[in-house]
Amino acid sequence: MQIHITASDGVPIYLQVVNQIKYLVAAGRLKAGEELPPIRTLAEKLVVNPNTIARAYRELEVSGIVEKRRTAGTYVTDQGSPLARRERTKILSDRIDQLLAEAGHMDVSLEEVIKLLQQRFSVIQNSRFKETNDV
Amino acid sequence: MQIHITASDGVPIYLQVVNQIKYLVAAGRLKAGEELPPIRTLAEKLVVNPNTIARAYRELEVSGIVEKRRTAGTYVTDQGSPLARRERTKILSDRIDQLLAEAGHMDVSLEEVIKLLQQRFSVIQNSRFKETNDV
DNA sequence: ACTCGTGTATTATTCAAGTAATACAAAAGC
DNA sequence: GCTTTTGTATTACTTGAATAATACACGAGT
Repeated sequence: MQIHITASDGVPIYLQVVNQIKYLVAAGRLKAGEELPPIRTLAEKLVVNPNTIARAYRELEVSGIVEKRRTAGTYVTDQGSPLARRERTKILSDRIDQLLAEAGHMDVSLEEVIKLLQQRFSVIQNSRFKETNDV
Repeated sequence: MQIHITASDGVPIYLQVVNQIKYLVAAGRLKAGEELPPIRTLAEKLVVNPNTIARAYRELEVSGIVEKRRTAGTYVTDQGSPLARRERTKILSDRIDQLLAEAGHMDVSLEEVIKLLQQRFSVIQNSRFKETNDV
């Protein structure tokens, strides 16, 4: 499993790990039942404290992405499950609520927000070559 | 102008001030050309350090909501102006970019994001009674 | 020209988040 | 049953954000 961290792009290490694993799972590169590398192993590979990885795994567990078997390792849970799907949309809903709150404060309508969203989507699509984010 | 802060609901004081003033302007309760209370005055009223209010006013200035006249006070700018409008969409674009990044990581399509957005919008509209946000 | 009221700048303090060092606990698997 | 391998817990360090104390700069209005 290739995970790599960017030393201080501002995003905390544990979050980088969380996001990349989430991505791997969403993209099907990590399948249900597969075992994640042990905390210590990944910690060594990333030259990082085990606690930092432990925190990442804990978050993933809370989000329902993985499941820990006390002394036997950490495993990907069944992502097709309604629970996992619900977890994902919950995270997005939080961000969306923030966005709508801000838009409301600025007196920007839903339609305008959607238009902006589509614009930004195009812009981002067209600048994919810049994104390393190589996982 | 009634502004009040909640001591540590987690939201920083300066942000509470920013948000409430944004709201007052969006709601039309503060109109273009109107003068905000001087930094010291508001600071005393809220029993808070002047620097904290200064920071709030600075953010509002950067956002194009208000304009400072060096030694003469702080005034609400014309919200219809292209500059203010551009500033607003810039802030929203930042949030939108975050949202799209997250959605991408989770393998959620643009269409799904838009659908979620509309859902959340309805939900929020229908729970307006819960929002005190009493300014 | 003076002075008062305005925003500004500098520095210090407090607190929470992120990370690390290190030691602990317990089940797997021989 | 022993040892290894796994996750866990405790404590401490570092850094940045938020706020405060205090002194500065400068134009408006007399």
